Amino acid sequence: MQSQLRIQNSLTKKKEVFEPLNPPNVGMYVCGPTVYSEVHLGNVRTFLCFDVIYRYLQYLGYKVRYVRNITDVGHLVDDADDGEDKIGKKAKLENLEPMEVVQKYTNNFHSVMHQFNILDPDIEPSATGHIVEQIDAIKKLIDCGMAYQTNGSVYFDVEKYNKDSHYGILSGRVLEDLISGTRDLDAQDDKRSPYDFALWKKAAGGHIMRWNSPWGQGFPGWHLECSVMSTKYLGETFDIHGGGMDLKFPHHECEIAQSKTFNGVDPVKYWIHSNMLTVNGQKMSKSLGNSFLPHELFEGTHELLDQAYSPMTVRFFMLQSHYASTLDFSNDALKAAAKGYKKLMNGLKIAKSLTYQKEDVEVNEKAVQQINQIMENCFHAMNDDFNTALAIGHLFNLLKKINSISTNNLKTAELGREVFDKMIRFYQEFVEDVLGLEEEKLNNSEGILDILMKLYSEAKDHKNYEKVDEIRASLKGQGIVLKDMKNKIDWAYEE
RNA sequence: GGUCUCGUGGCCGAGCGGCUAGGCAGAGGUCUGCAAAACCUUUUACGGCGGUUCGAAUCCGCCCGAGACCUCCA
Repeated sequence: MQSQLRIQNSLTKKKEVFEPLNPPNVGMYVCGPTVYSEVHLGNVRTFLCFDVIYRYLQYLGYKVRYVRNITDVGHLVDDADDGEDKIGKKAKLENLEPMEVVQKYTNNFHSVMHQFNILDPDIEPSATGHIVEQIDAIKKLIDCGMAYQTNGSVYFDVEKYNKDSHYGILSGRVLEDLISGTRDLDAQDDKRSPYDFALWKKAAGGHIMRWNSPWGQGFPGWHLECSVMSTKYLGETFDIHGGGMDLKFPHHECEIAQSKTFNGVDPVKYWIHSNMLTVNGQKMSKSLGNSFLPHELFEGTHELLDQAYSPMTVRFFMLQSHYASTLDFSNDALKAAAKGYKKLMNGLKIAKSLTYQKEDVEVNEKAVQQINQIMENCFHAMNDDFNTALAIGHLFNLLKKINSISTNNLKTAELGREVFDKMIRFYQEFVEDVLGLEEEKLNNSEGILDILMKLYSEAKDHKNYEKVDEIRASLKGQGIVLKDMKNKIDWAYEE
């Protein structure tokens, strides 16, 4: 009846029918944030993409175990041998304990995710919580000869790995080409090859993040945590691995190399990469200085913004493009999205309020056929590599039918109870559960109260006590009491 | 330099061999005390030049333009 879900697999570069390894279970791992600063909007886009994927898989009935990690150690500022850890650097800068930095920005991350109505993962493991597992993994890699120790650090031997496997399989690279294209080969003395990557880094004198290991005090390399934690919670091979495009190389490439070496199997069946958010055609990134923080957006305080935009407006805006396309951020586009979002929400309000009216009218076959077709189209769009943009397009067509009912241009009885119920349920579930769009309660209740108090005061002036009592009673029903004071009228929450 | 994307109407953004995407904006109409909302109708397209095909925005080639990755990045 329904079309099959198909996913564009970054590994095979093909759109493939989704067949979980152990249906109805699905294991999904997404690379989470490095918690050394506030998440910006570009980061949000990635987590939003996978939120919708998570939601849709569940909607289809899969039992998903969604793992999204927190990187709280090992992510270096650059690739030099004396490279500083991002968390460590920030801790020094802000004069905090590293774990205070981690906590602060993890909290920030969570609150931003919640503002955008992004669901929590089922497991959110952190790198520092898995030092033991990482050390074990390194031992294995050394034992099988794929890693070597130099000066208290351990590196993965990429050239050796490349002899039997293809390092670059995901990003379409060839190691020889990479190496010949590398400029300064001398800066990294400890490594045998510039493309070897750290599994364990020796903690230099001033380094404030350090753990004991068989190789002395140090800390784990960035790529290792994902291999270790995905294996631990999802198994040696799991269904979906996601992340931003920019993690494809080298991060995910390294993950594959590590996991494949110590598990002996390909770790992931479907790789999914979301594309970048751009500003004036350029990737949004901290280093370019063109990134927006979520709160700057909600408050409209960023210099590139000419007004504030709500979280749901932004969510809707992002869902109007496909996750694999770049999306350019602009005021005009956001304004259009704000209106579109409200239109969809007004529809939701109407859908929830409509009830079936039994009437003696003939079934409108054409309308019934159209409605069934539209719902099928929505599934079809989502099944085609989670095409939310197309699905939303179809949803607006369904909305026209709902609005027609509300303006009495179409009678519920013309659809029959079954189709009517199905349509209403479908619209609600698709908007709220799949797309994760929710109503944003107006925050201008005080403004409305002012208007009511003015009417109240006018009614009193005209001695229209019937109206006065009515206003007072209806506000009381909302938990608000009006207070007649000597010189003014005020309100308070009912105690 | 290497690898790879993308260029769609006023704006955003799907589509990827034939069939109206959709949203915003514009025009006309219905409804309305006036408006708003809603509904109906509607104007603007596929970077350029060739090629394949009965037929191309969609496939191929070249050119122009923009961007990403190759160093940290969602």
